Amino acid sequence: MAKKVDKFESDLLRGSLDLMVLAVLDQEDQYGYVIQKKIREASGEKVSMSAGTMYPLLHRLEGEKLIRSRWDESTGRRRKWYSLTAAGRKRLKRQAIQWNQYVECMAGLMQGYFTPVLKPKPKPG
Amino acid sequence: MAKKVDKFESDLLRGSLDLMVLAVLDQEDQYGYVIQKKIREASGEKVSMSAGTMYPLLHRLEGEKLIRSRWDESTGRRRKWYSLTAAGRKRLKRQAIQWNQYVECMAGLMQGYFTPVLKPKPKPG
DNA sequence: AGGCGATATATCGAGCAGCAATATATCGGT
DNA sequence: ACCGATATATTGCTGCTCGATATATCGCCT
Repeated sequence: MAKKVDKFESDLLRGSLDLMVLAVLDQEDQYGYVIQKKIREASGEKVSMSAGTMYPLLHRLEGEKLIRSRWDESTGRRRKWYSLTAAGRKRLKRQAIQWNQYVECMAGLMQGYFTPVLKPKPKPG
Repeated sequence: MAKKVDKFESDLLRGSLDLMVLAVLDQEDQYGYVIQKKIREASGEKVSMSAGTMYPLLHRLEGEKLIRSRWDESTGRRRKWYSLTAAGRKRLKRQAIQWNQYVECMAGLMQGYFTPVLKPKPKPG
């Protein structure tokens, strides 16, 4: 039988899906199906958002003017290509920084309460 | 005016609040109000869950038999003390590992798409 | 030709967790 | 007496993720 890789729980994704999508689009313009696939594959199948998550997410980001879309009907396949706006790039940067801060914060909390994880913290002050 | 520290967004917390609470209780038995306070203070005010989050969360964890409670009415203050169960300790461990894996996974995704962050990855293969 | 799985987008309802607000009650300081 | 901190609980709201469903095209296999 195939090796079962368990996905990360949806609650873990809540804070970071936007970030991933913006990051993919920072690399190059893409359309939804590929964005979803890229994230899934690059994560070793462990981050897989459903279509019912992906498309509303893209609509939301577009509503926030963080991304911009245009249809490509030149082939048989209807594809909606997305690209980052200036605001989107800015948000990506902000969000990435915030993510790193959160990870650091968690590491601090967890090291105090649970395990000596990751980096041994340099003495503050 | 006081220095404004912006809190992390609720969506970031979704995947990790359980973990924090379990970690606090792994250190020592505590009651809700203090758990909340400890997390808030240890994070430099950046992780602050509302009471409307904290108490239902504790009820949920208790429902899952991950923690156990007993009332202390010996003082004027009604306090509900919580302690980790064996299942809770096990869950804490599993959850902490999963969190670390998720962080690593995100680092991998973000480094490919956005920024050379954290550790320079050794060549795969 | 027909069927099927992958590609491609969209929407709906369900479920659930975090939030602010509200309620209740005790305690200590002014 | 009042007020802010301590202490727990519940309620209604919001918003995100999910699975299911719908639609349509394409390439491959039979």
